Amino acid sequence: MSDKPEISNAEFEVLDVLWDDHPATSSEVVSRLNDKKDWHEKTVKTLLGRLVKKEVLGFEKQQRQYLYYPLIAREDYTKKETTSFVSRLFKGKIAPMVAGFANQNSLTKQDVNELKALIKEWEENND
Amino acid sequence: MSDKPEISNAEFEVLDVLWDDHPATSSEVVSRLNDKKDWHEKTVKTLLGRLVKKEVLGFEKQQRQYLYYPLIAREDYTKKETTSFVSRLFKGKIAPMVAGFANQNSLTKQDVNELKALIKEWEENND
DNA sequence: ACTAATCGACTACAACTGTAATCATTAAAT
DNA sequence: ATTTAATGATTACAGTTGTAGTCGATTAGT
Repeated sequence: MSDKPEISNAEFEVLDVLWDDHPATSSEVVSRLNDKKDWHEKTVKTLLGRLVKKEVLGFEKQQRQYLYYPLIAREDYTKKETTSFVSRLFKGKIAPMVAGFANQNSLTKQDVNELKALIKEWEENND
Repeated sequence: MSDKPEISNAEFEVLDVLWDDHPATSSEVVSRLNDKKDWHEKTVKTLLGRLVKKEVLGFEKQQRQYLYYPLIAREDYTKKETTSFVSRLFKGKIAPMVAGFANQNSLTKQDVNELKALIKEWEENND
């Protein structure tokens, strides 16, 4: 029923800091974003408003201010995005995507260990 | 120097069929897209034009028609997109992304075998 | 009590996107 | 030879996005 919300790049950054910690007032969000982005306060407020309109964020009034919080879980969002990304760019096959990534970036030993753990788990569950 | 071209979703579909096989005339592109997308011919032409303007596609004249071909390689594009995707959504860590994917979709045995092959190769090259 | 700072609401505005339609030219069909 | 169809070029137009500015209300400072 509820159509998947399209979250723009800029909006995502705002959502991301709220995932990190919430609820938060708009000025908290602004100041947390100041570390990474060079956005005017008004810009951030606009993005907060748009995310509310898209029902990605909710808020509660606290006197005159709003306390914002995410309405969707980071995991749910990233899973869906990943699925659609892999499906679009790699015909749904995860291995070629990892291969391209590994070839472009350096995999750390930890990355590899984590991947091995995933595989091991998969093998225990599947046959 | 050359700024990375922003390729929109619709534009990507057009580029994708040209990656599959090129060069191709606009009507070939249109007919190949007909299988998956329900786009008007004019729409596809617009997208071809935009991709040319963005220097993502090139073309040669063949009498009155154009023969279009990609100016960027699929691998280069997908690698860059993957890197930025993983960086944005997973702080650059590939394993959590694979974990989320595996958890959302079913990994096939082939996927797992391919991943194992990647890991093996990595281990041979590193340490 | 007044003034200044701050908040959310609303407005702005150009670029990019999705989705074509129109136009001028040329090639194909009759 | 004319009409028709197909091409690329140009134009259209609303919705989204990035990036704020203005406005009216409220709170905080003095």
